[in-house]
Amino acid sequence: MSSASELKAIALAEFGTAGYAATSLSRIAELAGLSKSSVLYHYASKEALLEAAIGPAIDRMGAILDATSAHPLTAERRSQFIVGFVDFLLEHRLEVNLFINQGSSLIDVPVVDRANALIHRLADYFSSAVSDTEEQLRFGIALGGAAYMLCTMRSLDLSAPPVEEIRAALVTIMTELLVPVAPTPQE
Amino acid sequence: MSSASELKAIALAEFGTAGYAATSLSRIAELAGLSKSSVLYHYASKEALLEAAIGPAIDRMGAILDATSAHPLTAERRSQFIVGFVDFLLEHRLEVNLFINQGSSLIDVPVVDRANALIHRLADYFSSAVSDTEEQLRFGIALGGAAYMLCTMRSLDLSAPPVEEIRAALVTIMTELLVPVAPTPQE
DNA sequence: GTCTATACTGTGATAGAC
DNA sequence: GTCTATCACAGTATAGAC
Repeated sequence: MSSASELKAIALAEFGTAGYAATSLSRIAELAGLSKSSVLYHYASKEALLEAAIGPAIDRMGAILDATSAHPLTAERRSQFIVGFVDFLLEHRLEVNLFINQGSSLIDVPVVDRANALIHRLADYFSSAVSDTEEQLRFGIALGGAAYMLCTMRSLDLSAPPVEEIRAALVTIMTELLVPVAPTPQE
Repeated sequence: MSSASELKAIALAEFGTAGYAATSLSRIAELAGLSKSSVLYHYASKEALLEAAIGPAIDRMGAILDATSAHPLTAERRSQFIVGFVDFLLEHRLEVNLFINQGSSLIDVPVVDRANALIHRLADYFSSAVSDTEEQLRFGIALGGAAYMLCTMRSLDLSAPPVEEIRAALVTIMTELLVPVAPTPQE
């Protein structure tokens, strides 16, 4: 069982950086110090390995969204969601990285479809309140930008800052984006 | 020469959506109504096709950055850059989409390395002014988020709004993110 | 400029020995 | 649980006819 979780971790990292299609089972086996066949002993297929790698994170995100969308959207609930979302990003950096980089390439892969369905639910829930183009973009940039930036930070050289600092900054910026300037009555 | 540019366009779209590694020359040939060999007649290799597809856009972005970074960063120059960047995004949606989705998977591909080098230059130029973590994230979320959101908009169902509206909204949001609240003296 | 045929490599996956 | 051997197939790329 220890090989299995090690393989899962290796796959998660490789799929995210090199890409799913570009990462062969041989490569994963090599990194794990095993043979291709041994990899396929633990996971019946390449896709099963992908599923194991990102499935749990997707479930977790689904739970967060469930908890939020069960009730109507209030300012307070939105703030809670932002914190939960940022925590999720920080806790599942690799899974998010994999999804960000490979998600669009992997349509028709069930586990990725689940993730995409989540994004749609997310967009629907938040944009039901706002039909305005700018608000929609604001939402997308906040969530997508935060996720994208966090993933891309490692590849840039500005990786150093402590997690707590990143967390606080992300919450600040996302709040700024999602809770617009003031409760402008009508303008 | 008409086949060549058609192939380039097909490759650009397919590489961006299905992924570079996941898109075979047969697939491109099929979409173009040609044989694999005919594709390889116009472009000596798959990589050459990728180069032709995104190279020009990368050059264009390089020129924009050259024009900006030739002078020290002022508030006005930053505003100019934002407008230029948004125009670039809108004009080269597909290339940006390809880079966003596949960029990290394609290290060691020369044309993509050029693009990554650009991003580094961009980050250096803008973050030389700010060493603060929040400011760095602000920068990343603004640029990365805008690019990511624009690419992902099609795959969500909220694709409709007219380009001019998107353009204006992006400029507004990015300005908001990059030119922080007020010229706060010291707080 | 386009095709068919072919070479060669690497892939995901299976069978079966240990 | 790990391995070697093997499979069938898809991949990029080349050679050469038309």
